Amino acid sequence: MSEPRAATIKDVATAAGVSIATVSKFVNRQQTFSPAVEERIRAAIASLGYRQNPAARSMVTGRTQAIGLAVMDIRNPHYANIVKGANRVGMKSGYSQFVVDMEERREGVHQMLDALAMRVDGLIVSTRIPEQDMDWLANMGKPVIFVGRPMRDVIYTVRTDGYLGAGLLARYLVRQGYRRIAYAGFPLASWNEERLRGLKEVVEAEGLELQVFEVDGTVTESGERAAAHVLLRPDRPEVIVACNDQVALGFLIQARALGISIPEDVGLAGFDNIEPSRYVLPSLTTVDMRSETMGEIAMQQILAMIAGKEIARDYRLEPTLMIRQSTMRPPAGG
Amino acid sequence: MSEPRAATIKDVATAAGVSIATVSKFVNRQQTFSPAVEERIRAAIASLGYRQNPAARSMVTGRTQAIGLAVMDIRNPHYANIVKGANRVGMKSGYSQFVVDMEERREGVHQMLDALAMRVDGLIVSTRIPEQDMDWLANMGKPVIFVGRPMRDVIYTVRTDGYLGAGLLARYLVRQGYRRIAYAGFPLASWNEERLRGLKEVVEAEGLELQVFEVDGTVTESGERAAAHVLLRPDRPEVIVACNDQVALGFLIQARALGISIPEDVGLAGFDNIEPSRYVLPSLTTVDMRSETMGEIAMQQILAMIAGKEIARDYRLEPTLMIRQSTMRPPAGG
DNA sequence: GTGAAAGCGCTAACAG
DNA sequence: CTGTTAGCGCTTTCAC
Repeated sequence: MSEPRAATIKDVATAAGVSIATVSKFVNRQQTFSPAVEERIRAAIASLGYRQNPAARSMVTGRTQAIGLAVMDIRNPHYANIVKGANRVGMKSGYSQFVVDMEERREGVHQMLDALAMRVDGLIVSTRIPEQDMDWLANMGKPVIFVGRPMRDVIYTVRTDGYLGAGLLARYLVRQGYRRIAYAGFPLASWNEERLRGLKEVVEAEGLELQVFEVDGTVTESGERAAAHVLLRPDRPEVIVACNDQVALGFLIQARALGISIPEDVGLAGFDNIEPSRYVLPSLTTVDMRSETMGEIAMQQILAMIAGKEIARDYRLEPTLMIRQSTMRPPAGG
Repeated sequence: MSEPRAATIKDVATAAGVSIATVSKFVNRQQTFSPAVEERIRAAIASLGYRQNPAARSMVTGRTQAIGLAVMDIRNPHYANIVKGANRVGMKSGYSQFVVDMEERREGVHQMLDALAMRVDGLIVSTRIPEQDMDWLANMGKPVIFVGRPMRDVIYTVRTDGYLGAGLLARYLVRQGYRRIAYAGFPLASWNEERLRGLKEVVEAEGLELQVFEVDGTVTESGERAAAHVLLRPDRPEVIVACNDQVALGFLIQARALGISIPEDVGLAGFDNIEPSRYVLPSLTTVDMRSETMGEIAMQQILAMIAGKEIARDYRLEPTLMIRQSTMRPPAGG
């Protein structure tokens, strides 16, 4: 029923009548063997159901064959996609993946990553990190890659350019004839500033002014809570750019509740291109931030670093504008 | 810049002028110490930045302080919620979490879990498992819990009762006056049978017949692909129950494209209660399968098993019916 | 309350 | 091609 004890390399060696060193080399495919030996080892392993003990292995090699992946909120499809992408490429190379959902936690992050760090060969971080922990992270002696987060120097990053994305979106909105453009941002997010800046530059270059509002988080409920304040004011914007799709979706939900039509009464757009954006009504114009690809690249890069290769400090992906119904401005009656 | 070498317990012992055994006991809070020693150890640890090496620790204890969590598709909010719940309770107890996204993979599952098994103290599995791997899983000597999957005996499970949920939903639909009721199922899913059975029993008890269709997967696209076949037939059902919300959403999307109104022309319902179901138009009637709670409970149970406690073989949660617009039948004109 | 010593299972020289 | 051996960093008796 329950096995007495898992077979060790020693058991295999004994059963095969060879030394443990030979078994080790066999298991790690480090050389060739005489057919006889090879066969005996193979048989012994099979009959004993032997598996390498990763802990023992990593004790001597110093490598764990695991990567740590910290995200803000696995429930946000944006992060789920990052995990998915990373998982796919990691798995191909035989790496397992620790995932940690930080749940918007602001404290204890250091401690958490600290604990993780000892268990992995590298870290992919897509979380808010207190400024003071940055140096520590950068110098902890293991590869670290930030994803989706703009940072100069200090650290390696993989990201889709939010400044560029915001520019694409803003230029499109202006072309659509929108004049009163607003941004609903979440200042605590590290990517907030560049999205804001990208919008602002384009909008102001047109001689327009960007109205800026704040939301209290990055989930749909954050958008729902902020919506009334933005939608019911006398100088209501003609189009609202939310800092991400979830927030935009929150605005959408609340607009319906308030009897405000999108895009007839007000336009709406977001960032990320999560799946629901495609099928909500009206479908949501957004900037595809290539979440899954970021995850894939981040993992590739971290594996490259582990392999001792030199990689780009700042791997940048190009965002794509997804034009949908929520910004289909009705022909202006003026 | 980069530290020469991570501090070991030996370094701490030397620095504090005590033995490594003492440091070990201190770190693991296994007894009390003379104030002097305690202080010296504390100082040494702090100044050296010492952290326990988990690999070394687990070599001797045989425990890894990690749990493996295998899901079908992390992009499906249902699974993301399970991960989230599990992660939350695991973290509180100091357990890290390996997450594996199986991506609907049908082969290599054994191998994958095999590799995982050596790295964890327990496994939470929410994936399709080939029948022949069941015994192996059940007897691999480590706690295993299946989530969301009906199974008698053999193995521990945490699940929300799909049979019950289907019953709730079916009774409600009948009460709504629906007569031609259909189920769009995915036969490969382990939970498919009980959802189907739950519907069928109620429907047939009413003297009605359940139409059954098949979809080719559990994502929105699966629903989209299957929709036309179901929606355009002469004997179109009055209401369609999809095997999960994603598939239902696919039907919804495709119905729009075909110019078929929900709920006016045909009703629609799903299972899971993922977030988008609440805000699509029309909002989707569904059975809340309590994904996040399942994740929490599964982790609690696995930790209990690891602690040597006896737990329920089959932990069952009650589903809740979420009545929304997609089944708001217009007053029948007949 | 503290320390010495025996491994945990494995890899990596190094010898043969 | 195969084997011997010295640890990797830590916990755990068992003495003192």
